[in-house]
Amino acid sequence: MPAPSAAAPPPPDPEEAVDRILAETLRRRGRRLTGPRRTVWRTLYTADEHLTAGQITERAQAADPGTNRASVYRALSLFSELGLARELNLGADQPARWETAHADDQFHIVCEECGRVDHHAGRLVEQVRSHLADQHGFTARRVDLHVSGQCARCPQNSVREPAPARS
Amino acid sequence: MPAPSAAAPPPPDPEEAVDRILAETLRRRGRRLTGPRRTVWRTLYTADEHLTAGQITERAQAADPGTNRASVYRALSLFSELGLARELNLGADQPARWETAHADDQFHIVCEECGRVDHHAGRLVEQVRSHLADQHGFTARRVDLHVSGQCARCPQNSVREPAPARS
DNA sequence: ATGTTATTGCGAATCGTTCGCAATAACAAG
DNA sequence: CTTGTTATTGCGAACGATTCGCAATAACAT
Repeated sequence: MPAPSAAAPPPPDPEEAVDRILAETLRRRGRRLTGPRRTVWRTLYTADEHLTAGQITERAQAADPGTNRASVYRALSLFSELGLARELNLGADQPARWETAHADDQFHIVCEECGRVDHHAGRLVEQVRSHLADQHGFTARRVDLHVSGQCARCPQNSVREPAPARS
Repeated sequence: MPAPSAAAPPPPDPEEAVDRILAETLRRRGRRLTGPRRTVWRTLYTADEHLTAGQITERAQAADPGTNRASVYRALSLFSELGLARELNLGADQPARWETAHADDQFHIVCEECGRVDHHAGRLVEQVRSHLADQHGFTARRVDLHVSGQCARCPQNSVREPAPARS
């Protein structure tokens, strides 16, 4: 008996919860909930890391063949507009990356060795905001703090090599 | 008598000083000092703001017609490699911008109204560095702090508009 | 069930940036 | 100051990410 037909409260299906966020936000703003949007949203939401638009397209197509590149881009920029997602620029050479929205008092740390990208919370961003507001009358809308270097678990194989043994 | 032929100490020509930085750095690294490189360097050095590669190309061509786009790009990335210049990413939509190198304990503030880009010095970047080093064993090589919002001199014409007069 | 119109899918277009390669010119050495 | 070596240029074509135009489709209100 998989599902009693009586008055059983709907089980809190996590997958549905994800969809609901999207559905409600779209509805509220008078936009339509479509297949591609749902697919892209799920991809983004369940991603283990920050994905590029290209990667999102691949995964979306794996989940739902026929998902179109242009639609992915359109969905992403819509999500950004709706505050559901955020675009990241982690380096001039690489394409933009995407993540689901979160409070922006977090910053990104990229290890140049292993490529790992971590979030990092802190009061720093808040400090920046209030400093700029109080001292300079600048209203910070978005604060992006991006640090690149070497993480703890990566051996220092490119920095501070031992002095060559002199004869 | 514009220049006495005797033992006159060379006047500290500021323009020459700019060139010297470039010439010496190149020499030291075994690279050649060429026309395009000098032109791009002067353009970058005398720029009043952060320029895109395209703008640099324009100005370089104004100063020295025939300066090639590709050479500008090559010069810029060489300068970056030599630590003479720095590439900035101030937004996903816009192309990269360039500035002469400086200590990176400065950050960039972009006004979304007037487009103005300001530098801002502070101990914040140093704080980030030491926090990450001490608490997380992360060696920060480069710290990019980028804030966008509204500067003091720009009227708030898009935020917090007064409530419409109700009848 | 139906109309309205937002959204899609497709390919072509755009933009910034890079590449391949023959011609040129910097610098070191004689 | 000539010469050789080879880094660098200039050119146009190639590239990758992103966007566009537009007819066909499908969401949602009715």
